[in-house]
Order: sequence, then structure tokens, then C-alpha cells
Amino acid sequence: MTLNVKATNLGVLSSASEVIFGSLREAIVDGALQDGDLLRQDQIATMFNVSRIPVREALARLEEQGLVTNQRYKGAVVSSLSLDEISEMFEFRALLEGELIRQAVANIRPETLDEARRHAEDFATETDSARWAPLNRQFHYTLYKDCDRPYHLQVASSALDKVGRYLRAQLVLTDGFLRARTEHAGILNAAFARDAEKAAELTRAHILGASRSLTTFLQREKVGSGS
Amino acid sequence: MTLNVKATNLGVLSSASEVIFGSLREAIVDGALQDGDLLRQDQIATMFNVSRIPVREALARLEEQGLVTNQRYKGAVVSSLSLDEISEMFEFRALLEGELIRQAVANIRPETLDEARRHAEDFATETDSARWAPLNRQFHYTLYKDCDRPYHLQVASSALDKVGRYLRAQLVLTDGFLRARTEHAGILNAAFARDAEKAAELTRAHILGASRSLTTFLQREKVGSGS
DNA sequence: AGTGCGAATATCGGATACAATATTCAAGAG
DNA sequence: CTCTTGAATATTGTATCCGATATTCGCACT
Repeated sequence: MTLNVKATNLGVLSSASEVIFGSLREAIVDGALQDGDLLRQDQIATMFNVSRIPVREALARLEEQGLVTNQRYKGAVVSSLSLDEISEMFEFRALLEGELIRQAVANIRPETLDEARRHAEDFATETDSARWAPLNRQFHYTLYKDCDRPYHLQVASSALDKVGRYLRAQLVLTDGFLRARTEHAGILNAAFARDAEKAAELTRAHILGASRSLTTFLQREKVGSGS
Repeated sequence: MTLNVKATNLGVLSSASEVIFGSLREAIVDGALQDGDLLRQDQIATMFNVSRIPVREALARLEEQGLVTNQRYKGAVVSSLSLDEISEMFEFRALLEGELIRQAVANIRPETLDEARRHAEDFATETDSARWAPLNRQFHYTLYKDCDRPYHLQVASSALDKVGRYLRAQLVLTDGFLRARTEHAGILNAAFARDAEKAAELTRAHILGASRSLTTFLQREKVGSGS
């Protein structure tokens, strides 16, 4: 007989370094920590009430993910992306997410479609701009859910993390939100129609359009700050 | 005036943890460490004559790369891939490397073409099967060199690392080497002809063909070992 | 005042030491 | 003999401490 209690897997409970890693990652992804910010091991250790050892492991992980850069004896800085790097990241996302939705739509479940529609509505009706980015992400990744390509998903997600800060700017500081709203509707329609190719093409265009609007915005901003 | 000496950037000189990370990664990628092997911190620390601290940072990095899995208080094991995961990795590579060569061929330099031809010849004439995998890699990545997509390249390389062990088996234990030789010639021809689409299609077929031959081989082996 | 040099401070990489958890193994109950 | 249980051992996670390197600041010199 087996014990009839739901046992949570203690083996995966967070160690300090994992908690710190997750917190720092989140802070970087959604912009609480900005490009070029210096991360002092001591300071972080104090914040979390631990020694520097788990902090260093978290920073090593972050560096491996490309979110910070470590310079020997100098410290870790939040990685910043050049305009070229940003647009490459968006091209990468277009390639990968296009493939994801193509595969997903091919065997998408009705429940998934409904869930995606709900997320699209939530996004469209949200007035708090701080919540646009997470809702946007939820919409897209719900649509990718049935693609049965866990590695593709993980890599796409990691790429999205790296441009998370910039995407937020694109939604809030340009006409990104408005355009996203209509483009989401198009993608959703294609998914409901089970038209994988169209969904893929629209997703690619959605991402590349966001890239263009973001790069022109950043270009302007850069020039502006120079004056 | 600037000092006219080529100064190597001392800031990026390896710390212990980086050296350990690199060594372990190489050992995993080319099969010296096998699926499921347990990595003991103490043992590794003794091998490198260091304490466990840098070892732990190296293991954290490896886990972030997906090459090992850490279980709290239990240790790190070399990640093993299921057949499904392996074939997903090859699909991913086909998608990405197809794009890489398409972009690269579009603005490939003559020197690069020559270098690729040399690598193709080296590969084709190599009799030591242990050297097939690195030469194969050199050939392909030389062709990708001019793609001007550093992030794409890095992700592709990371994916290749994850299946490095299996690719080696595909080359050595199946007819992989012979097929690769002729398929490389085709890809090289397309590159010389500046036919980006054809090079991309051949590269995709090259990778997916390797995947098929590998999965049928592993399938057979699994059944065989079960008897 | 401005520049170059050296000491003082800050910060990092790593070693050692200790606490928390897992694994092994032997002894006893059935 | 087999199974359970707890002590002994092994291994991991983290704290504290130390040497190495970078940065800052003050002082002498021009």
C-alpha cells in the first residue's frame, strides 16, 4: 500500500543560490536592474542574508545565460545589448517562434485555443501598462504550448528573457500595444482556423514589426540623448 | 601615442572555475564523460588541485547549459537525452543551421570558401575516426562564419554541444562518415555557386538525415541491449 | 593648479571549516 | 532469513577567513 498523501518533491526545493538566481534574473528581465548596473557580491549577499558563496553561483549562472558579464576582480554588470544585437535577437525569435506556432497549431487542442483567446482578451483590455508584457507573453506561449518541442520552447524563452526589458519599452513607449492587440487577433484567428502557415507568417511579422518599431525608437532616443 | 605592443587582455584570463568548466564541458561533449556519470565535487576538486568552491561554480554553469543536472544534496549527473530529445535537438539544428548558411552564403567571402574547401578535404581524407567529429564541425562552422549572426551561432553551437556525443556515434558507428563526405561536397558546391537556398536545403537534409540514421541505430542498440 | 606615484580601501577568487542532508551498513525484531 | 531502524559515513550547501587584484585618495613634485 502507498501512503495517500501528496508529497511535494523536497529534492527540488530551492537552495539559496537558486532563489538568488531567480530573483536577479527576474529583476533584469523586467527592467528593475538596468543595462550596465553593477552587481556587488557583498551587497546582494546582504540583501538576501547569506554569504557571498551562493551569490557567486547565481552570478555564474546568470553569466552563462548571457544576462550579466563578469570581469575578473571587477564584478558583474548587467549586459547591455547594442541595436544590432537587439535586432538579431528579434530575428532569432521570429525564426524560432514561427516554427513553434507552426508545429503547435498543427496539433493544437481546443482548450488551448480557448485559453489563448482569454489571454488575448486580458491583454487587449488591460489598462495597466506594467502588466502588458507578462500578458503578452502568456498569450504567445499558450499558443506554443502544444508544439511538443520542449527544447525549442526553452531556447525561445531564454531569448525572450534577454530582450524582455526592450520589449517592455516597445509596448509602452511606442504604439506597440495597439498594434499588438490587432495582430494578436489575426494570429488567434489563424490558429482557430488551424492554418499553421498563416499563424507562423503572422507571428513572424508580429515579431519583426515590433523589432522595427523598437529599433527606430531606440535610434531616435540615442540621438536625442546625445544633444 | 599608444604603446605599440599587442596586449593580451589579462582581464579575461581564466579563473579556476572557468578552466574547470571548460574541461568538464569538453569531456562531456566528446564523450569522455558518459550519460548518467556522477560528478563528485571532491573528486573533481582533487583532480584540479583546488577546493570545491570553483568546482561548484563550474557545475552551476554546466547545469545552466543543460549538460549536467544538479540534485540538491545528491550531486551532479551528466544529462542524458532520450531518443525524442535527440531528434528534437537535430530538428532544432536543422532549422537554425539552415538559416545560418542561408545568411552566410549571401555574403560569403572567397577566403572563407577556400577555407571550407580545405576543411572538407581534411575531413574526407581523414582516416582516424576520432578526428571526424571536430573536422566535421570545422567544415560546417567555417561555412557559417560570414553570417553576421553571433547569437544565432552561439545558440547553434550550444545545441551541437548537447548532441556532440551522439553525433560522434553517428559518424563512427553508422555509415555517417561516407554520407557526410558526399553531402559536404554538395553543400560546398552550392556555397561556391552562391546558391543560398540550395545550401540551406542541403544542410537541413544533411542534419535531418544524420538524425534519422542515428535514431534508427540507437533504437536497434536499445532493443539489442535488452536481450 | 595639474600630474604622477604610492598607500589605503574595496572587492573579488579561493581555501578552510562547519552545518544540513543523503547514503550505507549493521544490529535487532519479526 | 527478511525487513525495519538507527548510527556511522559520505556528500553537499553555506559561512567565515585569507590572499590577490582593482580602485580611490592623498601627497609630493613640477
